[in-house]
Amino acid sequence: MCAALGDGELRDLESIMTHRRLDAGQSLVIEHDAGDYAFNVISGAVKLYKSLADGRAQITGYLLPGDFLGLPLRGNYTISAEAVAPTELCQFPREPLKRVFDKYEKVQERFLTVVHDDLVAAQEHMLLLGRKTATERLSTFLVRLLRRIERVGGGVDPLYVPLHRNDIADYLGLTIETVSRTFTKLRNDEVIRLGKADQVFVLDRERLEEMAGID
Amino acid sequence: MCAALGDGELRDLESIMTHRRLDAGQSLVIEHDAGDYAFNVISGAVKLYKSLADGRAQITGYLLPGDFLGLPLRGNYTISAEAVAPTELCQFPREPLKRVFDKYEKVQERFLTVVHDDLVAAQEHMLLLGRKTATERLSTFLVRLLRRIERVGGGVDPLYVPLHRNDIADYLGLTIETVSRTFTKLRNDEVIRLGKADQVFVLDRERLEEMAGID
DNA sequence: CGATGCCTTGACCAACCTCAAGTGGCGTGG
DNA sequence: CCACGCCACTTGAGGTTGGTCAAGGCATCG
Repeated sequence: MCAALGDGELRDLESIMTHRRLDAGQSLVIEHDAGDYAFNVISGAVKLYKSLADGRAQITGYLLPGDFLGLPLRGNYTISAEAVAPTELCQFPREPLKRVFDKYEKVQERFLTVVHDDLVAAQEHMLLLGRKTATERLSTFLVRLLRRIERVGGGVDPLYVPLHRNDIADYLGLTIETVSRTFTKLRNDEVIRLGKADQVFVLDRERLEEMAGID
Repeated sequence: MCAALGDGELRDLESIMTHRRLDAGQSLVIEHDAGDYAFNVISGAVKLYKSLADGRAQITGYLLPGDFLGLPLRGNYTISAEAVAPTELCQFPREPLKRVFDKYEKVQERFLTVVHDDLVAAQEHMLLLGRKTATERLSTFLVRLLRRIERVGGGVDPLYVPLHRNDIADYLGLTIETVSRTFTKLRNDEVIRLGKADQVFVLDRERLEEMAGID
């Protein structure tokens, strides 16, 4: 987030920033609550989700270190967020952030980029949810996670999956059982090897990318 | 789009704008093409979609008069767009638009709002695609269309559905047959009445909203 | 060592998809 | 004006993917 910014901008941002720690399972923001803060993830993982009245939920995305949440723009949060692992973040109160925002055009530009990237990711995820099979969904999930980790220079052997089966299911629009069966299927096809539940070894990346049917 | 802007800004925008007309079925932009233009819809309807190699497609949204497409930011288009009815639009070449963009902070702010609204809509649509039943999907589609038309002061009796069954299917992540059957079901439940294929009379809006399971 | 939480596996089921045929409106041409 | 073909939509029968419900495995932790 802050990579593109200059010295003065960073100092202004730092002056309004506070630190926060969350345990796994702790809620960060709830849909419809007053959007008083924006956040930047330092470590850990956060899921973003929407729920129906009867408890069905859809995770629309998840945040890893470096990711941003809570556009300092208007009204209430439109989505809920909850830590899925112990998480550290920077917290920016909204009004001061807006002032920094107004002061530096660059900051605004940067935000526009962030939101636009989120929108592009959302469009791809809609294709997944609307048209892909269970195997394609899980493969896509793994491939995207791989690329995301690699982009920030992390190790991918093993690949640490930040979400539990339950959250993967809610992310991919499946049930936990189908996710589990599909992991097993990929293992039997020798495309991946399974370590502990949160570890996956990708054995045949090419085939995994094929199976993902990435457009 | 232009409502929030001042005189000078509008004049600058107009000076770079050109007009365009599309027939139903004509393509406007294709995913991965150079993003040389941005557009603002004046009349008609445009679908936005992503495709898989084998032809499966997912419509991620559709544009009605007033809507904007083609953030003047970076790189190539990330999505395809095609007119679904005769359509008029304003076309802005990218580089000049960027200059207007840089000149007026307000324009940039406005764009940020537009993109953010799109993102919020995308998150809601993901909930629909991942977790809702066919009846809930179609009801949600109709309720949202109702609200959208009402917001811009249009008539909703009959409600003109801008998409064909095929496109509704691709939008809702269903098949055309399921969409048709679900329309029939809503008719048999006396929640709607069907006129010509593109006309729907909403008979029991409250029940329709209930069936939509809008969070 | 039991309890708990998370994951896997199995048997069965249902929502939705596929494939196929039928309906109806509309424009065209005889 | 009617016959025809076309296209979009509807309807039906049967199949498949993924969901549901239930049981079992396997770590971790007190």
